[in-house]
Amino acid sequence: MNMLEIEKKWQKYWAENKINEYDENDTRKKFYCLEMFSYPSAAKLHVGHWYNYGPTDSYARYKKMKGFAVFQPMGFDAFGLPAENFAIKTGVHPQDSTVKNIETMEVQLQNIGAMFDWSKEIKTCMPDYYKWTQWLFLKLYENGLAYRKEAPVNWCSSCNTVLANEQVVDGKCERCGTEVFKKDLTQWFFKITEYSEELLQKLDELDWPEKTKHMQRNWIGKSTGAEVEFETESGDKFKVFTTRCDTLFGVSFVVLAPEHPLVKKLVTDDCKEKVFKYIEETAKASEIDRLSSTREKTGEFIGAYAINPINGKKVPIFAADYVLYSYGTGAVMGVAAHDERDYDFCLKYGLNVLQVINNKEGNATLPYCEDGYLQNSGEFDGLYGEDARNAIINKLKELGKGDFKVNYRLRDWLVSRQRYWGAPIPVIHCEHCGVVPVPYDQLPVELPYDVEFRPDGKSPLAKHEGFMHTTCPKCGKPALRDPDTLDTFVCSSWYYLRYPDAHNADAPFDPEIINKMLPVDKYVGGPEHACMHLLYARFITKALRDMGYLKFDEPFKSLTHQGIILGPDGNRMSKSRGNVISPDTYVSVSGSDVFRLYLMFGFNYTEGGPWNDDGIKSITKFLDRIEKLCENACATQPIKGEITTDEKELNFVLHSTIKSVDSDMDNFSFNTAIARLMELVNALKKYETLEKGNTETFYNAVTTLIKLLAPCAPHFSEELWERLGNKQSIFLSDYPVFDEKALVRDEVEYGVQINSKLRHKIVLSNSLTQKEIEEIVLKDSKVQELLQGKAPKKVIVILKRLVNIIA
RNA sequence: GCCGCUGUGACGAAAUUGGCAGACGUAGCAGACUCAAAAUCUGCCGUUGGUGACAACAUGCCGGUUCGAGUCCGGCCAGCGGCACCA
Repeated sequence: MNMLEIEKKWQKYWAENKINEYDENDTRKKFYCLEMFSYPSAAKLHVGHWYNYGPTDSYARYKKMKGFAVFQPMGFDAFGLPAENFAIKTGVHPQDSTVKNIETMEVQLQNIGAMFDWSKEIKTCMPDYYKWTQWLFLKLYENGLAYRKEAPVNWCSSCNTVLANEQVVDGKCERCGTEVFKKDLTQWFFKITEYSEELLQKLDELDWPEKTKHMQRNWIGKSTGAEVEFETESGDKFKVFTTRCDTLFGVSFVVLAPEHPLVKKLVTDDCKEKVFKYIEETAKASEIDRLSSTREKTGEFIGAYAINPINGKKVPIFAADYVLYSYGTGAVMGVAAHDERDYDFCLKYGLNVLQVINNKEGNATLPYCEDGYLQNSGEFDGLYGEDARNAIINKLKELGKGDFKVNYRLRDWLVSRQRYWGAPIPVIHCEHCGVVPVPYDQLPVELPYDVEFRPDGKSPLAKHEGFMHTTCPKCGKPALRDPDTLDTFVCSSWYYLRYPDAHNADAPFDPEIINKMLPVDKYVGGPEHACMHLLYARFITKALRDMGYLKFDEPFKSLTHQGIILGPDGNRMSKSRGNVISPDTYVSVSGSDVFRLYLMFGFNYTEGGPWNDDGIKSITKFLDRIEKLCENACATQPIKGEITTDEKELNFVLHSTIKSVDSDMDNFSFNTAIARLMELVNALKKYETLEKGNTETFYNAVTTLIKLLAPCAPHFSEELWERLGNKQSIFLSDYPVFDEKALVRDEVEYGVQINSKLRHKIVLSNSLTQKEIEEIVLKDSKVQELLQGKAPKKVIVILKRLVNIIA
């Protein structure tokens, strides 16, 4: 069969007959199958895209044949840093390169032959899309979920520009090698923390991989404890967060994050020099380094002291970089005796260590970090763990010096980017009115084309006079636009809501349509999105729900991650390593069905692995054998014949294939589904050699085989389906159903173990009870011989499996 | 470092969720067809010992639970993903 020809033929047929489009009038149950959309950074579709879209399309086609009205859209996440970097390097405008890349990728995506509903395509860099990204921003702002505050960015003083984390290599600028430091800018944030608790709770209800849920739980990082207020000698107050309030009497010191504003205020003259230098050093360290528990703890005494509210003790205040200003209150109490980090810190700086917790025996070695009994803690002595914590917090509450507090590690989402290639932030800064949102009827705030995007100290948009200067919508006086753009994660946080109503010019979506089409029934994409994209999308859904637009709580009911296809050398594919595999080279030679089948058969879908094309021929061989079977099935009229053990055996294989392929497809276990189909082909080949007169059994088995194969090799199966004389697309036919009766075999082989070692095999009737099996097996002459006259102490019979005789 | 995952023949992998380890496929070996090659078809194929029936060993390493462990528990080792401005 000429695969390339038939692919064109059927792709054309599907498009003309709208087989792939979702029909709004379809009354069957909807199924929204979504793959993470493509980022058009490289000009070409890579194996990763193919691996995501090919097999998932097979899943969608399977669902369609199972009777669902399937909606499977596709689009492009088109804004982002790589296009801008490419522009800086080559001078090609990001819009031009992106539009061009999208065009190439569209063709490649069509070549997959997936049933994408192209009538609903979206591109996030087009004004008709980002108009609504901006709308989303304004809605969040209106509802108190967007706000501005100071936050540090990576700053390269030589390039005079903000760097992405990716552009910082070993603390230096990837372009010029200058040391990078943190600089504060006023930036926009989304208040995702408002939803911390719900984001955590609702995870339980989701059909997501457990590991992904686990990662989100850790990312949200709920911890229950207390906030305790310390007061300095100067009368300044600050709070620390602690989960171990029971150790409060043992505080040896307190630590403020170096960025904490009180550091600069409280530092004494004699410590100023050291402390300011330390703050400067901290600005160079990355967060991962700062939190590393093997890195030596550093810190500087700031010369001031704080009062422990529970016992009035004076303790020194340090600035230390292992405390992050963004987490909790940006201040912690140090209890040397009961925390490893604090213990090291105290030894290093020669501070007091006071043990306030002990084990039952009273001989705990320090640092002792588990729960225990209080000592040296006044009225609380003898209390244990949770009770001690509650008692102390209640006491603090009485004193007005503290309270119970739940803390989350989750931070608000910083969405400002000092870059060009993104959706402009739709606010205006007016000298008189302050921050003024752009009125809805003035959206979109269009991204100008003629900008200077090479880095020279200012955001590209800030240099564009025409863009920047506008009038204040409130007072009408001259004002400036926000020069920043939105994080591309904002674009991708709501795209699944746009798809079903992709061309709505009056609203981001029609709530009536959306509430019918969502949530997404199956979402498939890389595991690297476990925390960020998947959390942001959940947050946006909840925020829009609370604004009254949506009637569902979660965007993605069920989630699957595909594995990563590595280069043949076992490393991640990258241009610099020269190990990139291009799907096109395979698709243009063997055809897209062969390539798709190979991806589905060669890997465990959720694990992926190194690329190796040794076995790709086997797929061609497999399809050739099916084509041959199909020819033979067409050659003669199906005639009902005798049902002998041969037909029974073929039907057994056929129906167990239907059963396992059905459930394997549902579980994304594509490699085993195809293995089962290969077994069926082998069984059919074997049956053919018998030259039986029952062509009906054979014919039925072949047509069923083709239906089962159809989702995985759509063009090929469609072609054979037509050759079998069918006039309608195979994807409009019903999925095969297995017959329970055909699955019952008359006899089963039992493994016989003596003392748990396999020694013998016996074929027994399927209808026997455990008792009967035990009796027959014990009477067996071979078993008698193996037992050498020893009396069995115990016999374990597992039906349809094995018999274990303990002697 | 922290969080999460993975580890099974020469190779990609499978294993009804605690029940005959290695289905299916690659590669390899032997044979059939062919002048020959390719293609196709048939058989063998975890390691070691044995002509053989068979036996011993075997799921990264060490230990545990169990009649029985690739699967459960504890401790290591190695590799991979994420860590908030790559998307």
